[in-house]
Amino acid sequence: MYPCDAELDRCDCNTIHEEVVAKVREHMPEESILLDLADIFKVFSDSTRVKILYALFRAEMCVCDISVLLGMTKSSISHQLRVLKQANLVKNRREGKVVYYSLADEHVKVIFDQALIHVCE
Amino acid sequence: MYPCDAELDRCDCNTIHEEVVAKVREHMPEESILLDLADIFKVFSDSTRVKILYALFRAEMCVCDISVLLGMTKSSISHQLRVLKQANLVKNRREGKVVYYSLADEHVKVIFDQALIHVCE
DNA sequence: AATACAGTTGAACAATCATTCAACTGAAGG
DNA sequence: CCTTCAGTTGAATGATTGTTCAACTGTATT
Repeated sequence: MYPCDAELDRCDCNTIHEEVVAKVREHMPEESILLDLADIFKVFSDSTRVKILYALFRAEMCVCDISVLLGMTKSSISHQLRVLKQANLVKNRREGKVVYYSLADEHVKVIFDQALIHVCE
Repeated sequence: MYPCDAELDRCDCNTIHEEVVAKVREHMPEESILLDLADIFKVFSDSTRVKILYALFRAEMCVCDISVLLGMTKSSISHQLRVLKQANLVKNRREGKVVYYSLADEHVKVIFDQALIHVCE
C-alpha cells in the first residue's frame, strides 16, 4: 500500500514485513521514556563515574577521599559528582570545609548487579 | 603518614579519612570489571540502540523493518546493529537477501526494567 | 548478463564529552 | 586580616561517537 510513510522521510527502503512493524510499533514505549533510559545509561557509561558509585556503595566519602582512592584530581571528581547529582544518583552534605557525598538511589546496585551478570559470562 | 601515594601522581590533595579510603579500596572490584561495566552501559547510552533493543524484545526483525519503524536510514541502523552485535546483545541470520536480527541476551530486559524504575519516579 | 534490492562498509562531518588548567568561593585557624 | 585548604566552576583541548554519503557486496529475478 504505502512504500514509505510521509513522516518517516529519512527511511530509504520499503517495509518488508508490515505486520511485524505494526505489532512492534504498537508496543513501543513512549519516545520520552526511551530518551530518559538512554540518558541514565549515559551517566553509567563512564568508568570514573562507575568507580565513584561503587565507592559510595561502601561508604559516604568526601571529594578528597574519592580523589585519593581513584588517583585523580579533585576537579575531575567534582565535575563527575555534579553529573551524578544532576541525575539524582548521589546527594551531599557540608560539614565545615568538607563536602560529603553519599548514594541517593538504592536500586543503582541492582542495575549494576544485573549488568555484571551480562559482563561475566 | 603518607600525604599522597607515589602511584597516585595525579591526586592533588591529602587523604582526609585514610581508614575510609582503605576500607573502600579493599572492596573495590577489579579495574577490568569496572571498565567492562562502563562499556556495556555505553552501548545502552544511545537512544537509537535502546529503541532497536526494545523492538527486538517483541519480534525478530530485518534491517528494513527497523529502519521503517524508527524512520532512519538502513545505513545508520546497520552501523548500530554492528555495535550491538559486537557487544553480544543481538544475533542475526540470513535468508536470501534479508538479514534478520534478534535478541541474543535475555537479561537485557531485566536491566532495562530496573533502569525504568529509576527513571519513573 | 543485467537489473533490483537488502544490507554493509569506510571516510567525513558535526556534536558530545572527560580531563586539565586557572581562577574562584567559602569555611576554619592563627 | 591573612593564609590555608576543600571544593567548585568555566573555558579550552583532545578524544570519542552518531549520522550521512557514496560506493560496495551478495542474492534473487528477469
